Amino acid sequence: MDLGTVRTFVAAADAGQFQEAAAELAVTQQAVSKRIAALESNLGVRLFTRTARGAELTIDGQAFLPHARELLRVAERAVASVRPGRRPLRVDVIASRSAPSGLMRGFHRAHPDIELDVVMLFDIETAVAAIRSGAIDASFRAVAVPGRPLPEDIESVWVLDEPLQLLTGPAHMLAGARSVTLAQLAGHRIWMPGIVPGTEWAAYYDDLVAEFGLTIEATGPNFGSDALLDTIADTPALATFMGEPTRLIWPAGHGLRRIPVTDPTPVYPHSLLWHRDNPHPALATLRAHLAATAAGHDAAGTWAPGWVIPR
Amino acid sequence: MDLGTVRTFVAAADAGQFQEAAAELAVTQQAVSKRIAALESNLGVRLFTRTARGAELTIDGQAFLPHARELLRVAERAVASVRPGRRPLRVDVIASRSAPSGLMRGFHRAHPDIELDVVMLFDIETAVAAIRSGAIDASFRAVAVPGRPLPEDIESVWVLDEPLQLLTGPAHMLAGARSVTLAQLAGHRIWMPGIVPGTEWAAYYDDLVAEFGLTIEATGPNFGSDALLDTIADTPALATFMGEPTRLIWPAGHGLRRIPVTDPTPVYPHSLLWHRDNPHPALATLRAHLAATAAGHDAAGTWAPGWVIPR
DNA sequence: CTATGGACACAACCGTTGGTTGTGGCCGGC
DNA sequence: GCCGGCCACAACCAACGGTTGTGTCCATAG
Repeated sequence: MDLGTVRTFVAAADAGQFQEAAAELAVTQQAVSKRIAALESNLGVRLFTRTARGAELTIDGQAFLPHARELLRVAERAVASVRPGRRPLRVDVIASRSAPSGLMRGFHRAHPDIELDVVMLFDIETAVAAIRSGAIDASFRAVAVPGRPLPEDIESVWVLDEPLQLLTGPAHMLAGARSVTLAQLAGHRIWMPGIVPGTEWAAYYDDLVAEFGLTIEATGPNFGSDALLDTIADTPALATFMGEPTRLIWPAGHGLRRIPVTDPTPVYPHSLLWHRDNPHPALATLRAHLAATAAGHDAAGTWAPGWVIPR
Repeated sequence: MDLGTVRTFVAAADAGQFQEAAAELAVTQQAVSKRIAALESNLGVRLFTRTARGAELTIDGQAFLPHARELLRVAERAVASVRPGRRPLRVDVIASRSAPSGLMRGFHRAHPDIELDVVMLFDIETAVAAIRSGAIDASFRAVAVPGRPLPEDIESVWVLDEPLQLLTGPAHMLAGARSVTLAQLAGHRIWMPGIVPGTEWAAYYDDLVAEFGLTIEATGPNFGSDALLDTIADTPALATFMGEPTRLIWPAGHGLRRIPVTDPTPVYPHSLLWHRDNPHPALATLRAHLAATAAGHDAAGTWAPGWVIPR
């Protein structure tokens, strides 16, 4: 099935006859007839009843029409998503389960008319390069890693701190705890596969390890978060860190336990980054939205690396 | 753009390489390469970065991917909408602005997982034939017109009464009234183009006219409700009837006035019709939903034709 | 009843698209 | 430095999709 055929179907349905639809599409009536016939053959149902003065939709055709329109709308958006200039606002988040992901969902709810695309880049270096090249419009990242100050043309503003929680399987020693302190975690195996040295998230966990004497293992291939959750659920000696789910769907069926960490609570600092000269109107809207919805921040009892920009 | 290409793109993105995607799609690697290249050429952007051990998405590719998936989902639903057997529940409503339309929206909100298609048939005769043939699963109609009892195999249940309101332009004599009685409308020109003799809605208005001495004009071609509203808005001497909008969007910008009609309030009686033997599981859900959400009916002060089935 | 015009379907023809096979280049790993 | 995996390019070919020409059906007018 190709969209030209669908477009033809919609045009014919709107016009009420093939001839006019053909004129609109700048093809012959015979071409429209053939396209519709092919579509009907593919679907296995008759879409039009041909009459002496046109063609009108059958019941099947009526049922199909809104779906066809939707198809064209979605195709339109798909093309727009990569159109250079006036494309949807494109924002990088660190992970789909991270807090910025939830923020973007909230932004979308508040501004459903603003076209959005969310991408996930590798690290802040990639993100900054993408921002400077114009490939993306904004990025939620932790700044600023020592030795890597933000370039002059990149602006940033702190957005929120995401508290980390301990994630264990049901058989883990700490599974029953209502909360744990960072000091209690010393000696436990914290497994976070996929940490790549040199990234800003690696720097975050390096600092966390150095300051509280934790042992975080980054060994083994990263098969994705689902595989990670499976392993955590089944391995009594293993735990991992995960951002506190705000409103995200909590993966069910694993018997996993979330345990708040206290004294202090490690928080992952998300800032919004964008290019000084980016004229995208939706970018200003996003910044305003984030500024307006940012809850008053209470840093008491939390920990973040010293290099985090003031907030 | 055709959906085969989109499917190829998604398969390649999922596989991370063209070769494997080609195997999945049962074509050669070269075909996948050509399809992706064509898609990139159409969109004007590069979607993959080719490496020695596969192909990974560019930022544009990442932005495009969810749209591509959505496109395939919508296409799937579009095909399903006309698939014989196990297709979405197909329900006929009398008009898109009518109360049953709102009911179906409420049903969709309550059961977003149930696939729905709403169609608009000509009259109850067509609807009953469509129900008996299996082309539709249910219909909201007014029953039972004199001389046309429902066939044995069609079941029906009263659902709701839709109060009619008077619709006038701002310059109409009654534009400022907070409400009008049916008696007051005698002598005023009520214009309802598109009424076709022999239909059940014509029978309804025939009875309304006969009982209260109104004059309803059905003259002139029916150019659709938008054209109707335009004319009503601009013509001081003309008014029309329209169902009371429950939560529908009220057409703005015309300066139109809605005026409740009282003593009595004419109500249009909607019943749900379906085939005795229809096994569609969603049909039972719809009936249960309607039964549960039907507000307690108060027929006091309302008018409907005598032939309406008891409620 | 017939003539006419409008609208769609069918047939023949043909260019372009999209597939295959064959081959070459590039990169990473052994 | 060779080998293997993966992708791109070229040549070839079938099939799809378009056009022109023609036939059929139906509604309307004479």
